[in-house]
Amino acid sequence: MYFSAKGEYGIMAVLDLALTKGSAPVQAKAIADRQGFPLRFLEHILSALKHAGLVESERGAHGGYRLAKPASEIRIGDVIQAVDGPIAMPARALPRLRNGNGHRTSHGSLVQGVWEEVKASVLETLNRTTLADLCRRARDLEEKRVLMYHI
Amino acid sequence: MYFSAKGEYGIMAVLDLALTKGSAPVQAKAIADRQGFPLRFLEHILSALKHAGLVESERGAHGGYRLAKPASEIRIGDVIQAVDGPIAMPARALPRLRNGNGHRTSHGSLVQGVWEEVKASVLETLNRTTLADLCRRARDLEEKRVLMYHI
DNA sequence: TCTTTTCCTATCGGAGCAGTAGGAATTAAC
DNA sequence: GTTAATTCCTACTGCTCCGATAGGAAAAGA
Repeated sequence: MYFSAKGEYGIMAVLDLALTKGSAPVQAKAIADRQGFPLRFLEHILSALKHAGLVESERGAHGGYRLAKPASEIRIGDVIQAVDGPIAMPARALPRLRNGNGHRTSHGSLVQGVWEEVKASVLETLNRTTLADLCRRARDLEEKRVLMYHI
Repeated sequence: MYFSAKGEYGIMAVLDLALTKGSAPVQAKAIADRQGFPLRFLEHILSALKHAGLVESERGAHGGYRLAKPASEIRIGDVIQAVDGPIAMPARALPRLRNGNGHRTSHGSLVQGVWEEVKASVLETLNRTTLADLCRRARDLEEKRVLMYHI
């Protein structure tokens, strides 16, 4: 099973956007620096997030990105699908596993059924967590960190 | 997200073993012909299944493969993990996402948490279906097919 | 006009996967 | 004991996809 790194970058990027307070848009450069991944690559991911309607952007000097909706309305599954495309199983097309009509063999369709179940459960898992949930967890983590420091 | 074709081949192979009645071992060639995939490749998959203790083999003329346990004790998740290795998310290691100590950044660990949840739900889904379940579904399907034919 | 930033398109290098190949080891049949 | 059938081991190949890079156009503020 495979989730791409893009998905990981994507989640961290929107999380960064959500946690960066202030009304000014956040520049890609700032995110790249904070999270430590390559600017040019992050641009692609932000572009995908924008086309999916999850973030919006302002061009030009002092431009940047901001969330297009409240964090509570952005589900992690949305982020993943925005950057990775629809989740497919198996990812690589296997023409060999289909007969002439493009249909599956009888055993093949049973396997297909299993894939459907897995896909559904993954989506359910990803969609029950929103960006707001992650923000909450991030704040809890930070709080704990500060507490530890003061002992 | 990604599942390899090997997993698909693997499931179909053990399903073939389970549905082929008779006490004689089933030859790889026979499975390859029935399911329509390449013999040499199937050999690799059967080898992995054997090393995982899911099938056993007899060498030499009239040799072949058989299930090592009753179908009701073989979970689909076992098959997948046998041929694909442990499911990892994301699959490709991204050193960039770890800091000097090999640890994740704070945001990174939150994402890690999400991956853990997904992984758990996938395993749960894969493991609640056994090979015996698939056999049952296969028979139901066949029954329906025959019924349709007689109308 | 100059700088900063997003945005679009194209390309590259490496990794991993589906599939192939050769041949050794083992067993049955004759 | 020779031959045929079959599993088994190791290595290789070709291709696709992904992470990452690059160049430069478009937009907006100074």
